[in-house]
Order: sequence, then structure tokens, then C-alpha cells
Amino acid sequence: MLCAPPDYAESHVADTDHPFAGLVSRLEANQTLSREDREALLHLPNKLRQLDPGTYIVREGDRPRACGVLISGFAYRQKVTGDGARQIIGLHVPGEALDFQNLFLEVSDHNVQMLTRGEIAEVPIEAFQKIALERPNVGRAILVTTLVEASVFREWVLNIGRRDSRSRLAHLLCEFALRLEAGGAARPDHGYELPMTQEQLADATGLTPVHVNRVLKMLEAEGLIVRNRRHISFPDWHRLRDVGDFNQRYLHVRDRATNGVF
Amino acid sequence: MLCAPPDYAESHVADTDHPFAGLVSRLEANQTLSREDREALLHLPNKLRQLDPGTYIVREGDRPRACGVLISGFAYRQKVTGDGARQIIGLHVPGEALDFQNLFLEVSDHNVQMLTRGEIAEVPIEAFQKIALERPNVGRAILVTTLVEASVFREWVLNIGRRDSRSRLAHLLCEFALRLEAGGAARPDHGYELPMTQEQLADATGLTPVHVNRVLKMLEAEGLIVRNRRHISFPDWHRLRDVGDFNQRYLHVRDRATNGVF
DNA sequence: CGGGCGAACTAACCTAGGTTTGGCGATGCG
DNA sequence: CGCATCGCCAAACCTAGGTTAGTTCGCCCG
Repeated sequence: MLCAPPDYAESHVADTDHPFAGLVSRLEANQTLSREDREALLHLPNKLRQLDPGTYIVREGDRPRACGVLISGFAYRQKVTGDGARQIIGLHVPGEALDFQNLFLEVSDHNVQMLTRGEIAEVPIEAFQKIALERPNVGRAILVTTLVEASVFREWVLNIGRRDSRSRLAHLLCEFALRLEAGGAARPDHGYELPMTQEQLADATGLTPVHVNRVLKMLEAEGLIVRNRRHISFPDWHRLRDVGDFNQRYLHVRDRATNGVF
Repeated sequence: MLCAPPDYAESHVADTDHPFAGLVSRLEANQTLSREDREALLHLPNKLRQLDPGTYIVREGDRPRACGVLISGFAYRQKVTGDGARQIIGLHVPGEALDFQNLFLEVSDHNVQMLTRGEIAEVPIEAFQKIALERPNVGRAILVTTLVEASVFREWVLNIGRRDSRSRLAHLLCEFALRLEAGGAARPDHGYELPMTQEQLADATGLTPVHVNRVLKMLEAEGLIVRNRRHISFPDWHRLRDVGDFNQRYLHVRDRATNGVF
């Protein structure tokens, strides 16, 4: 099971039909915006592009010219060692901007790639810089968003550096569940369609594909996960959370309806 | 050798005598500032504090009230798993602000601690927020600084996730050398006083202290490092850089005198 | 319908790095 | 001066996870 879906993206489009609706609501989660701020964001010039899995959005060494906003589908950040080992650095779900990390730097230090098929809106980088500098609220929202991303990177360092493979994978699955639900409706069992192959899971956890396979089966045997084709769900979320040593603090989600539940 | 120096800090104080001189020059490396920007930074209200090794500057779960600027000595970021394993997330050298990561977030998601004895200047968080929001150049300089920090976190994920212990340690030693020299004078052999115990090196690389010991001796036997008490130097910097698979791009240093040399 | 392909899965074997334990030297303190 | 502490070092042993080399399964496409 757990196959990579060829065009799985459609089930995760943003709530309303405006391409930037998801982005705006995510920014508003971190910083209150005025009506004018929202309008300005919704009117950013952009070009929609449908992308296949594996398509590069940013390449290491590039000087970025556009800032991609993920409308549907999933993307990931990645970098590679000199002898070709790949490490996935982070994941992105619809509504997130992919290039805040590069918006104010000269050249990109890592790659961003589509994980599934999906759609991105490309915004000229100057337009984003302009709105960030001219509208303090928007600028602050962007700053806070990048700070939260940095917090996630830190947790990944801890996860990869100090947790064993079982906790590591459990932690990743927990994070993905919460990232998906941030903004969307929270399902009680946190189940979702996992858009990653076991090889990609390995690259995200610093393990090998065969060990990921072993651990997934271990988690399944323990009753911590249930897999059905590409769908994964969690019969005992609290135990999984314990096994993964997962504490959502590092995601810095303002607790709306979610406080205490996770 | 390689003992932790008890009060080693004094040898790395900032160039001029104003406590914020180092901070200003580091910010200016990322963003040009006006004379007024500089003046405003130099006049930030602050309280100097002398701290012993191990003193906490920020604790996970805290709501930060002040932003510390490292004047002398070294500090590190750290977080701990549920069962007590510690991972060092990043290092800080004099002149760097320690709380940009928390400046605009509600609660801290990790700990910041003194590595050596040293001095910090505590600036009320509101003062820093104010200057960041009112002076676009300063705000941008802070944003860029946090983005570079995030880039370093990403490289650490790669380093810990995908490089073997030998490359991992070599990479860390290379990074520290460059971080120390960014702003100061570059010495040809990149040697320095390493302020970390082998246990701390282990926590920074996701290894154990005894394996760090093995690897250091291995690197020494290979002629890649020379240790003399707490001082470490690099007879063949280029080979060490190759072994560590080190490419300084992720540090995003504007190449001044340094282009091509590293 | 049949071949090709990509992903999941398996098993046997191996090794990088962890664990445990203890010694040794330098430093600091009563 | 003697003791305690801390950091470095060492050796024997062990295991989590890597490596290699497959097989199986489902899906797509001609």
C-alpha cells in the first residue's frame, strides 16, 4: 500500500475558489490583517501553473525570480550531499508560500520540488517584497511565518539527531496530520492520504527505504497506524503522539478549536 | 585536550568598545543601514550581564521578555526529547542576537544557553520590535538574519540526516571556523579555540561522546586537524572542507575579501 | 491481454556507531 | 594537601539500522 498517488492533489484544494484564499487565511492565523491588506494580497499579480510530481520550483544556486504559492497538491524542500544522498528538509501543504525563505536572499541554498501533481501561483518576487515592505502587517505576517518554518527545521534537527526510527516516523506522521488540519477541518482520527512513497519517507527521516518499511509494519502491528492503499489513519492517536514524542508547540498554531485536543 | 575553557570569552570581545558594534556590523553585512538606523541601534536600551557557562538565556515554554545580544563568549540553542536526549540546534558567536527567532512568537520552542562564560546585553523585546517595525532597513536586516539562521538549520538537518560521523564533524568544524571569521580577520589556517567539550560536540552532531572521541582521533591521524590543549587548527583546510562536504553557500555571507578562498 | 514499471515488501547479512565500564590527568576547592 | 569533579581516552562488546539482492503486487498502456 502507501503508493504515490499520481494526481491526488484535487482533494486538497483550498476552501474557496480564489487561488490565494488559503494563503491569506494562513497569514491571518499569525497576524491580524486589515481589509486593505487582504485585498492587496488577493490582487497580487500571478500566473497559475499545473505541475507534475518532481517538478522543480526552486533549484539550489538559483536567484529566485518568482515566489510560488502552493494552491493544490504537496511540495517539499530538499538538499543533497556531495555524494548524492538526499535529505528532505520540510514539507508543504496547500495554501503555503514556498519561497518566503528565499524572498530576501540572493541565491537559494536548497531545492523545492513538487511531491504530487498540483497547482502553484507564481508571484513576481518584487511584488511580494513590495507588499511586505509597504504593509507592516503583511511584512510581519511573512516574518512570523518564516520564524515558524525555522522552528519546524529545529524540531527536525532534534527528530533526526536524537530519536530512534520508530519515534522518528511517528513524529513525522503526527506533524503531517496537524499541518494538514491547520486551516481545514480537524477529523477526530487524524487520518489522511499520505502522498509520500516509502523512499521519500526515508529521505525525510534520514533512514533507508527498507528500514522505513520495517518500521511502518512495526507500527501497524502495534496498532498505532492502519494503512489501506494510500490512506493512513491512527486508531490510537494519543499513543502515537506519545511514541513520536510529539508536542505541537513547535508548530506555533494559535489554539482556536484545537486546544488540548492534540 | 579540548577542555572547556572556564573563562575563555575575553579573547573574542567585539572590535570596538560599544557593546552593539558587533551587532550593527553583522546587520550591515545583510542590509545597508542609514546613519540614523545605526544610531538607533546603538542607543537601544540594554542591561549588561555577565553569565557563567550553562546559564539559560531562554527556556522552552517561556514568553520572552528581553532579547539578548551576545557581546562576548559563545552560546548555543538546544532542545531535549521526552526521554532526555539533548540535541544542540545551533551555535552563536559574539555580535549575534540570540532571540530574533523568538522576537515575534508567543512562546519559545527551544532553549538558549551559554556555552562559555560571557557577556550579553539584554534589550527589552518591545524596543527591538519597535525599531524593526519603524525602520524598514532594520526590519529587513532582522528578517534576512533570521532567514540565514533558517538556512543553517536546514544544513544541519542534511548534515545530521545524511552524512557519516567523519564528514559530520568535519562539517561542523568548518562551519565554526567561518562563523568565527565572519566579521573578524580571516586567519590562513582557520585555527581557533574550540569552546566545546566532546560531549557538546556529540550533542551537536547527533553522535555519542565516545564516538566523537574516536572520530577526532581519526581526523588527527589523517592530518586533517591538529589539537593542542583547547586549540584546534587545520593543516590542510581544503581537504578538510572536502571531507566535510562543506560548501559555504548556506551561510549566505556576502563575499567581501573571502570570495574563492574557502 | 500481456508486458513494463514503479512501489511495496522480504530475507540474509553486515557495519557504523552506541553502550558500558573504567582509567587517567588536570583543575578547583575545603 | 587531599579529595572531588570534569573532561579525555580506551577497550570490549552489542545492536539499530544499512546494504544487497531479490520477489510480489498493482497499475498503466499498447
